[in-house]
Amino acid sequence: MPELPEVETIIRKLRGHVQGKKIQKIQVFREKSFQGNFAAIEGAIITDVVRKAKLIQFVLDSELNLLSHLKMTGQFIYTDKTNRVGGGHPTADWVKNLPSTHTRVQFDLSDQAKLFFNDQRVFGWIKTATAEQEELEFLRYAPDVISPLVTDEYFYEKLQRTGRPIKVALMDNTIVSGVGNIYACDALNLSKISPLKPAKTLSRRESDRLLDASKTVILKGIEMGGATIDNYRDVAGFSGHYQDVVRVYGRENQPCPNCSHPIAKIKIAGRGTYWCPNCQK
DNA sequence: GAGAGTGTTGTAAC
DNA sequence: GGTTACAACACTCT
Repeated sequence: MPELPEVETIIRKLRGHVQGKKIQKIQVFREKSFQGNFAAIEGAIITDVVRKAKLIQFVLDSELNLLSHLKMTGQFIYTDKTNRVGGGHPTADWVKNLPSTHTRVQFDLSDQAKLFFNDQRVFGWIKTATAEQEELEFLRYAPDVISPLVTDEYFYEKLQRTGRPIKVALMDNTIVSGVGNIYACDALNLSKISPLKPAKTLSRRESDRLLDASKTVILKGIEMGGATIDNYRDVAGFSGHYQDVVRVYGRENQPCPNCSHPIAKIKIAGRGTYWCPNCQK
C-alpha cells in the first residue's frame, strides 16, 4: 500500500485520533512485527505522530518512542469505544472481526480506543527506539523529494553519479526519499522521460523537469489521500483516491495521458514499470 | 494446482 | 564501490 502520500495521509489521521491518549496495554501476536520491550512503554502517552520518509514515529512522553515501517502491506486501523473505524463509517464486517488473522500488534488506548497494526505479509515492523537509535535510523534516508532541501542542483548532482536507469535512481532512498513504484512511473510520464534512460545522461533541464514532476505527483497523491489499489480499496477511513487520477501505473494498453499512445508494461530491476514508449524519451 | 506477480528495502553476491 | 538479485511472507491472479 504505502508510499509517501499514503504514509502522510495515515499519520495525519492517526495524529487526530491518538494524540494525547495513553497506551494502556500492548499485545504482540507476531513476534517479528514488534522489536523491543513493549512493556516498557505501557502507560506512556502519545504526544505526536510524525513522518520521516516512509517511517512513522510515535512520539511518547517516555525515554523511548515508537518507530514503524509499513513496508508493503502494513496498516494502522483505529477504532473508538463504539468500535467505529477512524471515528467514521458504520461498523463493517471486517471491523467486527478485529483483531483479524492479519493483526500483528494491538494497542489498547485510553477512552477504550484501540489501534491495530495489521500486516498481511509481515514485512513491516514496529520497534521501540531511543533518540539515538532514531537518529541512526533517520540517517539512512535522504531528504523527502518534496523537501526544500532537495533542490534542482542537489538532484542533478546525485543523478550524475550513477548509470543506473533513471527510474531506479528516482526510487533510491539515498538520493531522495518517498518515491515508490506508482509515483516514479507517473513522474516519468509527466516529465516525458524514459524510465530506462541512464540517470547520468539526463540533461540539467530533464533533471529539473523530473524533480518538478516528482514533487507534483507526490503532492497530488497527498491531496488525494494516497492511492489505494486492489484489496486495500475497502480500508474505511484510510482509502485514498489517487488511483482515480493515476497517469500510467496499472494502465497497460490504455492511452497515454500525454499523447494517447498505448501504455506499455516492462520490468526494470524486477519492478513492474508502466510507461509510454512514444512520448517518454 | 503450479507459477508469477504485488505498493518495500536490507543484505548477500557479483 | 556500484549494482543487481534475492529474501522476508501471504495472498491473488493467470
